[in-house]
Parts: sequence; structure tokens; C-alpha cells
Amino acid sequence: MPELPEVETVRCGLLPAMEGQRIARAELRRADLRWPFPDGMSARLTGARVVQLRRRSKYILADLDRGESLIIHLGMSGRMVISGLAAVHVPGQFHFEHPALEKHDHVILHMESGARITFNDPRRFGAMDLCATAALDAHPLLAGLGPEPLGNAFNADYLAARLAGRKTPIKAALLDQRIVAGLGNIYVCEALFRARIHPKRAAGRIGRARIEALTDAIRATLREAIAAGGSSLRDYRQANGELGYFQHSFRVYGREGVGCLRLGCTGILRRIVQSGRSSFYCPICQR
DNA sequence: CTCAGCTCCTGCGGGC
DNA sequence: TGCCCGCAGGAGCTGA
Repeated sequence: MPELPEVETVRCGLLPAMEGQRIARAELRRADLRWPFPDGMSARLTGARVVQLRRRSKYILADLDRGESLIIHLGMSGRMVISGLAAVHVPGQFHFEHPALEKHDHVILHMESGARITFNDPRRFGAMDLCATAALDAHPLLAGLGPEPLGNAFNADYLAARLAGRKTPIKAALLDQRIVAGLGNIYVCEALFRARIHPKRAAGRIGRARIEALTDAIRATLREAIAAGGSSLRDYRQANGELGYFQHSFRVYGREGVGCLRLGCTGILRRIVQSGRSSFYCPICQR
């Protein structure tokens, strides 16, 4: 899926169309994504105003003026397409006219402003749910999430405590959303490369200095990706329909067989499979 | 509790 | 051109 930086980019793209705006009609073109939509979702959204649009981990949270929040997860292939946003229309950037319905357009929010927000998700690993705003922290999808990697609660002390004694590879530990929320396959690979840690290294066998380097690397990687507007792989588009461009900054992800970018390093980047997912790393730099 | 493996779904690119 | 295979950003679930 879009990882934290992409979700943040999507959230920012949605702000002008959603925050403070009223939903005139919620059109559900099927009854489920990964899970069935909650009972009466269309009616519960219709007429509601979005008070605030937030992000937690890879979830977008739209707080409504009725005490409920819409929880949105983009899964692997979900994207949001805005159209008809006259107020902030920039030629060539936003679709002004509503485009024809496309395959996999599953949910359409028709805003009172005339804007339209279309959730498109070919693989349907995405999800939407409604939950009382006051009870969001206890929602099954959110309750177990670890701290935000860009927040104060995520630091070397915390990470060291969570990794202590763990034999699982650091790659798997960082993908575990209970330990830190929002990282995915790409940014874990990138952060481990920056911190020069081998993806197979046992999580509990990383020294304190290297854990500090790792927390710094995670934060720097995410910050740069957000600043760059999120990455863009096959299925990903920014909310305004434009491509992101952080993919040009990947140092290891998807670069199997080419030379390590670290100055002076002669390593050839490798791809291995860990718990069914590709890890890219430099066998010389990363230990 | 921890951990590896499987699973949901569709689309795309490469090899033949 | 068409078919088959492997692979893809997530993460819940099962069973050892």
C-alpha cells in the first residue's frame, strides 16, 4: 500500500475537498472492500460535515460533525481521485470535470461543494469503517498500533525496549505495526540501508548506538518522502491525480543487481525474500 | 507470547 | 498474439 508518506500526501491532497466540507451523498458501488461496509454507511455519511481530516499510521480519519469518524485504509492499491474542485482548481493539476466512472471505483463521496472524491482500489485490500470519534482509540484496527514514527514517543529508548530479546529479523520487526506504525516494505528497506543494518539481523542484537542510528534513519527517510510528495509505484497517484516522485530517491528498493550508492562502496545490491516479501540491501554496507 | 506462512484480490510485465 | 508465472506498497489469521 501506500505507506505513511503516501497516506500523508493523500490526506493533504484531500484537505481542500474534504475538511470543513459537507458530504451531500455517499455512493457505494459495492457492499464491501476487504470487509463489508458498516451498516447504513451511506446514510451515516450523507449530510455529515467533515470537521477534521487526520492521519494515524496508514489510516486516514475523517471526523464528522455527528460524533462519528470515517476510517479509510488504502490497502495495497487504493487511491483517492478528486474531481470538480472548482475553488482550488489549478489547470492541468486537478480534474475539473468529473471523469467517467472507471473500473474499481468503489466509493464516491459527492460533496456539497460539487467536488467528488472517488475511492478506487483494484485489489480491494483497502477498508472503510465508521466509529464513534471518542472511541477511535479502541477501534480494532487502531487499538494495537505502535507510536507514530515521526512523533516524540518513537525514540531510541522506546525502540530498544521493544526489540530487546526479539529473535525475529529487524526487517520483520519494523514491518510490525504494533512496534511502530506506518512503515511498509519500501521504507523499511530504505531505513535499514541508511542505518547500515542487515535486514536479517536479529532485532534484539542491535547495539544501542545503531538503534539510535536506526530511529534517525526511519525519521529522515519518512520526512524526505513526505517532503517529496510520497512515492509513486504502479498503482499510486496523489489525491490530485498527479504522480509523486520520491521513487527517484530509492537507494535500495527495487534496485537488485546494481551498485551500492554509498560513496566508495563496491557492493552489488541484493534481493532476498523474508516472510514472503522482498528485501533489498547492500551485502557490504549492511551488517 | 513469538514467529513463519498463507490468504484475500487484480493487474502487469517477462518469458515462451 | 496469447498464455502462464511471478510479483506487487498490507496485514489479519492460523497453527506450530
